[in-house]
Amino acid sequence: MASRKGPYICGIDAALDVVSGKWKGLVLWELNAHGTRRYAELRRALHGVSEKMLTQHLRQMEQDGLISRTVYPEVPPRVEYTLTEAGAALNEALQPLGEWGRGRIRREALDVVGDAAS
Amino acid sequence: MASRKGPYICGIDAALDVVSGKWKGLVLWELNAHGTRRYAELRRALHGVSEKMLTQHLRQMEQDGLISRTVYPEVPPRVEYTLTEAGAALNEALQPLGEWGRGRIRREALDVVGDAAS
DNA sequence: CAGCATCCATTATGATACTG
DNA sequence: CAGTATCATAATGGATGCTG
Repeated sequence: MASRKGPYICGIDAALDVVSGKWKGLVLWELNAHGTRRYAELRRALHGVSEKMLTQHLRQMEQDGLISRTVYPEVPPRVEYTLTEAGAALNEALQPLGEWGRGRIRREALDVVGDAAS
Repeated sequence: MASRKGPYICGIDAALDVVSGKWKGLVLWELNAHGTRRYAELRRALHGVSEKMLTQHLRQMEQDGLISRTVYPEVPPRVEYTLTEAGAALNEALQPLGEWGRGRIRREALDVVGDAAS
């Protein structure tokens, strides 16, 4: 998951590096759909994620400049996450991929994909 | 790396599942650029990949219906890999992401990305 | 509420040697 | 040439308990 920031051969490589991770896609999706989400809201949205993983992903994405984190010095504490411009742009760039994925989900429901050789 | 084939929340999720893996993006890139590549050619193109990883990725992508594998019963043996329609479509869908990534690489070259807060 | 620390299980990745 | 087998390490994912 950790962005390796290494020398990339192509843009795809660089982009995939930033979105790889079990929940990053969903986080982007959630933030894109709702604009702003609190920690606990994300936790509920990403059904099944552990606190550690959520925090880890959020920190990573923050460091990658995809999301911004705002802490409200209240009690009880409140932290809100939202997409940065780069994150929003990434989401845009992710749309065609999302369509491809939806098509694939449909195909999977109808047929077994791995059976192309028959 | 192994596609989990699990229930996906959204298309992004499903698509990312299929392309996640250290070398899959590069394999797609290579096959898209050259049309057809042999095992050894891919190995050279993906500089630094081990035989095991390459084979593993290729098998996974074949199973996911992204690439097709053709064995020529000659001696010495020859195996060629090429994109399937689904793989080509995925590559198409990946283009915007690639552009985003290229932009990101440019920004990284100029500035430190993680320094957005300053 | 938001999160960190710790321990543990599972996966992903990798180097090396060997085979048809 | 195109792999497979084996061994080892690193990264990731997750459960639990604790803190301000």
